[in-house]
Amino acid sequence: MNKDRPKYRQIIEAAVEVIAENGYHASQVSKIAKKANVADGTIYLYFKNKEDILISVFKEKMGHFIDKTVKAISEKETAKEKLLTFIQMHYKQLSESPYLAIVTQLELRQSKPELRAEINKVLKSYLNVIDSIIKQGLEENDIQTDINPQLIRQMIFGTLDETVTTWVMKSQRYPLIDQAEEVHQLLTKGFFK
Amino acid sequence: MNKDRPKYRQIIEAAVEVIAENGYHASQVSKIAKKANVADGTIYLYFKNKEDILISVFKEKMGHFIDKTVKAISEKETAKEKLLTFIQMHYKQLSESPYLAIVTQLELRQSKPELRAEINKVLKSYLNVIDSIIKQGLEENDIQTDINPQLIRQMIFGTLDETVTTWVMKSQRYPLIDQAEEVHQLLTKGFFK
Amino acid sequence: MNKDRPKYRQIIEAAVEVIAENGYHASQVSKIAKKANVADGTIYLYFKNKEDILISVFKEKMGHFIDKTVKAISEKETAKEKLLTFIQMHYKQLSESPYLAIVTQLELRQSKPELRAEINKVLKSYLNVIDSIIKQGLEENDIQTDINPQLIRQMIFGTLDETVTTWVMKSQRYPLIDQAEEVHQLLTKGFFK
Amino acid sequence: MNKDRPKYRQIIEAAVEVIAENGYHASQVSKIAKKANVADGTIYLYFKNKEDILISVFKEKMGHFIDKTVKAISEKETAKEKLLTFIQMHYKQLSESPYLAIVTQLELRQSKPELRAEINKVLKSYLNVIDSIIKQGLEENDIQTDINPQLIRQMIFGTLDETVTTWVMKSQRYPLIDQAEEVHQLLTKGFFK
DNA sequence: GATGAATGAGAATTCATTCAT
DNA sequence: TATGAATGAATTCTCATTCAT
Repeated sequence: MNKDRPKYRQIIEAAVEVIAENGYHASQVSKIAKKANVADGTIYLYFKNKEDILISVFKEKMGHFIDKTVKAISEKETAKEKLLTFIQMHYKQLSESPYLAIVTQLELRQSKPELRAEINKVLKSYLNVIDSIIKQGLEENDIQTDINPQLIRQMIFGTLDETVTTWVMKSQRYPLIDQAEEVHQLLTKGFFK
Repeated sequence: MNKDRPKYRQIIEAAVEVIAENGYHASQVSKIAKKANVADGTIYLYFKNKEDILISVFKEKMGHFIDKTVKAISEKETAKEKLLTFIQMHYKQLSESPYLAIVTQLELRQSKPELRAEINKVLKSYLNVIDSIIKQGLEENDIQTDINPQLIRQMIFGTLDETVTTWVMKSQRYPLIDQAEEVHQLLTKGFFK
Repeated sequence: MNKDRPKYRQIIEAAVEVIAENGYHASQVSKIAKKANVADGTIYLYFKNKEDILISVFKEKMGHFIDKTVKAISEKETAKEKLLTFIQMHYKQLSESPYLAIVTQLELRQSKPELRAEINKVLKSYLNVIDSIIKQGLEENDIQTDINPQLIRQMIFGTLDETVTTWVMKSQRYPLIDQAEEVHQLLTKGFFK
Repeated sequence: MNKDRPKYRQIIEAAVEVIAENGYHASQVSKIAKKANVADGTIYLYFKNKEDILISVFKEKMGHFIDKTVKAISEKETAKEKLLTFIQMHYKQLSESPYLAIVTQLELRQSKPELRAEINKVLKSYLNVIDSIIKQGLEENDIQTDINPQLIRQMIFGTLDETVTTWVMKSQRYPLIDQAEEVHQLLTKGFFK
């Protein structure tokens, strides 16, 4: 299962598009094969089964996603700057791949246990990035210590998630990234006077 | 049809459980019928099709959910108190019906357009409750006016959603409601010093 | 199963219409019940099952049909006149009940053996009427004796049947009865010079 | 798809038999698949749906049927001879494929509109053959000009149809073809002295 | 490796019939 | 008699997966 071979990539890219357009359950393997210009059977040389396609798509895409985010953050100094960068990268990358946004926001919310387990494994490393920023903030004495850091992370991720979902649901009609600073402000300072 | 007839309720309750256990797509109509102690065909006397079951379950349950929330909030004075009550009610009610929590957190994220449209209609009235609290806060001069109220709502809902999802994913091993005040504090004041 | 009770008639009449409109297989018992203004279950007080409705409709209607034909023929003297009357009655009666025409021409051609057996039993007495005309014609020395009388009957009935079917298929757009004399001429004299 | 592939033929032949034995409505797709020695799903690689099987069977078989008839007729000179040949071919071919006879005589009288439309399209080209014979007869001054040619055609087809139906209903106990000349005589000269 | 025809398990839905009221 | 809610057997069609070429 050499992942460098062109067919593997073709299938992954085709799968993202087909799933974004039709949803996971309405995405027949034959449809993905057609869009990828390979035979149905070929899919099974690269993926164990249909579920494996979804997981692989997510791992693959989310891997790049995280890598880029980590890299961008590493260029910033303070936790505050890093958080802003994190938010910006989140919005920027999903804006650039609306297909991916649809897949992550809607299609990955499957409750099939095995599927979720795999998805969460990948998601966890993304959440770890947030955790590390919070940790640094605590060390820098910038973040309040009387709050459960897990809750902070859940607020950050939940807010990003919801804003992206809203954006996807509204057919991506406005520039997501424009919200980054306001969201950053909102998260760090709250909305009460 | 007549929503008071016992079979209707039986089917709704059975559907919630079966969907929570298996996910919507793995929930065969025959499984729901069996759990509801009715014949397969009986389901179709009360629901147009399988999708209609999901929508009806959601409308039915979310309706009660919202009603209770609205009632609880109406007994509070200030926007701040109301928000806390909102959070508490959200956690309390989902804690009491973990099946429902699973259905709402995971199964409703379907991307099938007609399905989403119906779901969003119901969800909207829940989001309206948040909006009305924010509006009151602005009138009471308690909420900062330089922030997009929609973003505030997205942060509130996103945070609640994510904290519940985390709780569901961790098999509901801790009392959700205990987080209410801390989350309220976090949302209103942010986490930065 | 008193056939004089009003519900029996209501159901028969409703059945003729529903079957003519939808075809036998698409005619749900519940549809017939609705049109007859009775409950589904009531049907089964008067008919053994759905098939029995079809057969009863046919017997009932065809019975009248034959009675009227026999009566009309009995008023004529010669075989030749009787045949013309037969043709006229056939066309006249089916013209007056287009529903019945549709049912007899299309819906009764079911090949389900038990069904056909019953239908043929009724049809036979109609064919007997033709046979008796032919017999009289032979006795009157008006009909050629070197032809198999059965074939003659098949030609007569086949021709009537086909002309009615054509008329039904063309949505009954012309007056069927106008053809009677020409068909009579054609049958008795053939079309060759 | 490719009509030369053996499975296509297998399914067509199996369908003719199964439909002849059970009637269209009682012919489950699975029964046809079994008799054709293919999997149920394979049927759907070659046919759009169950209805498509019936139409295809008819087109396929009737196509050959008509071709042979046309060929046989073209070898005859006069309209009179051609008509005799037409009758002979009709009887001969249906005698040789009693299954087909049953299907055409009984099963194709479906009133489902889309189905009939397709069937009539094919049937029409058969009726056209009769029409062309009549036309030639008129040109040769052999057929009476004061009769509606459409009626002549209806008499010819109706008579053939009815004689075949009778033969089918009587379980094909006599040689159909023996009647050809008598029927020809009957049609052209009528039965009156 | 690549193909794509073939497979067949699986699932939603319909509707004739029953039977408690 | 009459009702109509409830039943559940029956059937079409889909689509992930296999495997001979």
